[in-house]
Amino acid sequence: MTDKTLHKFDKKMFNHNLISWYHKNKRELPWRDTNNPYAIWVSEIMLQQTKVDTVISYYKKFMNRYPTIFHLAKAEQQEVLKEWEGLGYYSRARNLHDAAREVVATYHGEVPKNPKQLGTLKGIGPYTQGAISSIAFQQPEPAVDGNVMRVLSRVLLVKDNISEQRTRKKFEHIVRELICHSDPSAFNQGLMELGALICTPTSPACLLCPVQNECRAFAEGCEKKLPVKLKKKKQKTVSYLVLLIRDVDGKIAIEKRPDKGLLANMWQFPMIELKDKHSLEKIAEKKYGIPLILKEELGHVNHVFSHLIWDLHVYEAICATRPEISEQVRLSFIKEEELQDYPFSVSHIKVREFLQGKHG
DNA sequence: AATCCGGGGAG
DNA sequence: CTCCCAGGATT
Repeated sequence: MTDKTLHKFDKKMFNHNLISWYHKNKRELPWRDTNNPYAIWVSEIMLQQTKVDTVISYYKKFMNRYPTIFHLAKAEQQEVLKEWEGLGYYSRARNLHDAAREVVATYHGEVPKNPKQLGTLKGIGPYTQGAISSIAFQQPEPAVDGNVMRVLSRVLLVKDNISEQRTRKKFEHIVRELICHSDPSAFNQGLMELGALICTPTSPACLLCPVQNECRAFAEGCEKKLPVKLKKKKQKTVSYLVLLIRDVDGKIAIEKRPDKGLLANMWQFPMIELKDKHSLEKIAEKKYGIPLILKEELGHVNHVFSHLIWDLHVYEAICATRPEISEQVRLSFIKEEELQDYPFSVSHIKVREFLQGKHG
């Protein structure tokens, strides 16, 4: 089927204005002074669902720790998760780590240049495949992310719902026809940089836009109505009671989460869903084998911790008689200084900081 | 096709 | 406080 979106569109002028604007106005970022495919790869994974400003420090630290794919492949997963601590979407770290090992094992450590091979690696989907192909290897592949869809939906007045998969495919088709073959990297990065700096979601700076003249939405004054996005999902928050459990010699209890689902393989302080307040003690006893005496402030939700002292030897004795408290869900008692060696999510980092602030 | 993954920032 | 953001994997 033929698409009419690019009919009568001045591709040459658009590309020229976009790319010269990009070269003049691009931000200097630590992953922009290299064509090392591994470095580009790491940056693109970190940039998924994450703002540039947040990524910069993580990227520097990560590349310092794992300068090559071989360093990353050799690392333990816990160590990689620790580097990712606080960045969120931790499956990205696990997948990147797995994929690095696969590249070392299968391609002698050379990131595959073939887009199809790239796409088979864990954590590399259509967008990242195109981003690495174009930025690291200068191949004219589309790298359609949310920025690109926003920019192009405005410039080309595309009113399709960008929440649907076929809309992303439509934009990939459009980019294949539009992309600058002499500099695919600058073209793709230019579109994304324009989306980040000028063609922003709620208040685009059209008066500063290098492709204002080529923009159909601006001509019609409807840029703020685009892109069309119909999906809406409400996420519900769940409150937990966090338990600060100490051994008699001061060690603190933490546990490792399961290897699937939310925050997989991350560590946390033991906790109980704050749902049925009357049976919390019962649930705590069942889950951890530890008698819990709750305090008054429980009603106030947010940062309510329950402190208790418990003897590790007694705990171990109880666990020995309770087969349902298996090795996997067993609490680990560690010295407080060692908390910094384990990967925690942001909410548990806050608990850790609360703990360390008490005698810092 | 719909839902699950986290965290940060805007309003 | 609520809403918004958005690639990839999973179901």
